[in-house]
Amino acid sequence: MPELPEVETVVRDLRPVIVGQTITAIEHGPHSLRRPWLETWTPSTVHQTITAINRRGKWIILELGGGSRVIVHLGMTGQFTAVDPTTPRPDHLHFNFLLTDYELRFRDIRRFGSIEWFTDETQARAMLEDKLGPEPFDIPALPFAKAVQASGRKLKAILLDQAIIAGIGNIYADESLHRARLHPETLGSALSTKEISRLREAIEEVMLAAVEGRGSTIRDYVGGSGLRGEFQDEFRAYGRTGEPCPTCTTPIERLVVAGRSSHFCPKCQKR
DNA sequence: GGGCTCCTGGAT
DNA sequence: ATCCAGGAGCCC
Repeated sequence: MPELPEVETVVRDLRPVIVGQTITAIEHGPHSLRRPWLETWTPSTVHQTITAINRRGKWIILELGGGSRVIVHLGMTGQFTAVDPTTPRPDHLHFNFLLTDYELRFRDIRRFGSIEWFTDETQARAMLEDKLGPEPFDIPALPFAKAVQASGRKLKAILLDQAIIAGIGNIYADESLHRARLHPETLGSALSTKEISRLREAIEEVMLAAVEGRGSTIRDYVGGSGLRGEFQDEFRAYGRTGEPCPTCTTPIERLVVAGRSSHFCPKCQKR
């Protein structure tokens, strides 16, 4: 579900509410997420104060007093919200951080999300930096061009690879390719320098606009305060199969590329 | 590299 | 009943 713009919105919503709050207790349900919560983590995190909340790619990083970190991934259907403690507990609630004045709840229908605890900053940072490339707002032009040109993979697969650029998912891959007028099946190695620049700029543009729009809600996504996103109204390709391309009115087509549903304009986005 | 898997629920 | 869904890790 959530890609970088959605995760950024969650973080921005939660920050003013939960920073400075102390964890008074932790509750969790019977189901494990992608990784199980180890019981030994509970005593280490209770009574700690949340000193910061940040994001790297699609990962949320809670900084606790004392230097430890809780790292959260929303998977496909994760919701991470701060609510008044009297709010009824919803179904599929897997985790609940009881804070001084709020409850910080992790709800996830499909349980593809994860919550992990790291004893120190270095350990947490290493886990993320090992697998993540640069953020999409200021992509280093040369390394990006080299990575794309050296790749025999299809553009769709390249954009979904978190090690190339962190934070792009299925929606924003399709939206970036549409804006760059590039076909999702084109091989990275087939692109000219000019086309790679176009792609890089399209990614930056789409991600900025999507953050501005508080992300996209298709079904499950909500921000940290429970609000839906608005960027779904700006889609030019994603989920618009059969609808007219906003540029040329040709019907948008759908194709499975890199195992993911891909939407594109067959006229604007030639192979 | 690409394919399969984890899981639940909504649409057809 | 079958297909599909904002993700990513593990397996050749």
